[in-house]
Amino acid sequence: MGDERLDAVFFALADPTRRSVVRRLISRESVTATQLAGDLPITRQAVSKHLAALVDAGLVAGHREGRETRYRLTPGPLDAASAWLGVIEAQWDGRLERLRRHVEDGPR
Amino acid sequence: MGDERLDAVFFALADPTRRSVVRRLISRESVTATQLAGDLPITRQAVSKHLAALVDAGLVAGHREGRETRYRLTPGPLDAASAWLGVIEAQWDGRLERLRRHVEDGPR
DNA sequence: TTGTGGTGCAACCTTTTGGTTGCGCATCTG
DNA sequence: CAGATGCGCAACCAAAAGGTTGCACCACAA
Repeated sequence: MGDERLDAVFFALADPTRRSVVRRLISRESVTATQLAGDLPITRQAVSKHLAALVDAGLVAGHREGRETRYRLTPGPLDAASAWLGVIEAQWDGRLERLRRHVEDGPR
Repeated sequence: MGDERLDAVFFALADPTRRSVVRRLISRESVTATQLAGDLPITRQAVSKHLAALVDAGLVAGHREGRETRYRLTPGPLDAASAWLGVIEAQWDGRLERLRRHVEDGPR
C-alpha cells in the first residue's frame, strides 16, 4: 500500500499545466517560475504551486541560483508510472491470451 | 490542448483505491460496487464514485444485469498514458544523447 | 544607498474530491 | 404478494486543489 510515490506522480501528471511544464523542461534545461508564468495564463504563484507538486513527485528539482530559483527535470520517477502501466497491460494481455487458448483448445 | 482524455486517465490512476480496483478487475472479469465495498474500507457509495471516475476515463465500463450493475475493465485508454510517458522518456533520452555527443565530439 | 527584479510565505476564495447518510425505486425470491 | 437485495440520486460535510492578492525579504545594479 506504500506507493505514495505513484500517487504523487500520477497526480502530478493529471494536470495539463503540469504536463506542459514537463514538456517545456525537456527542451529548456532549466527554467524559473517567473519565466513559466510569462508563457502561461496564470500567476507566478500558481505556477509555483504546480512546481511544488512536480517536486513532490520527484519529477522536478529546484535549486536557488543567486536571486532566482531554477527548476530542472528529473524524470526518474516516470519509470514507476511506466512500470505500473506495463504490469497492468501485461497482465491484461495474459488474461486475454489465457482466454483465447481456453477457447481454441476447448474447455477442460 | 485537447487531451482531456489524458487528464481523466492520469486523474483516475492518481488514487490508490482506484488503482486497486483496476488491479482487482484484471483477475475478476467483472465486479459490482457492492462486492468492492465488501473488500474495501469505504461505503458502496464511495466505491460508486470511484467507479464513475474510472468510467469517465474510459478504463472501466458498467452494464446493468438484472438488479445489479457489473463493471468490467476496458484498459484501452492506458495506451494513451503509456504513449505520453514513452514520448517524454524518449525525448529526454534524446536530449541526454545529444549532450553526450556534444561533449565527446567537442563543441562546434 | 536606493531602486528593482525575483522569491517565498500567508491569507483568502471558490470549486472539486472523497467520503458519509438517507431515501426511493426496481428487481429477484420465498 | 411481502421481503430482501442492489442500485441511483440527493444532501451534506470536511479537506484539498487551483487560483488570486498582498507583503516582506534578499540579491543585484546604478
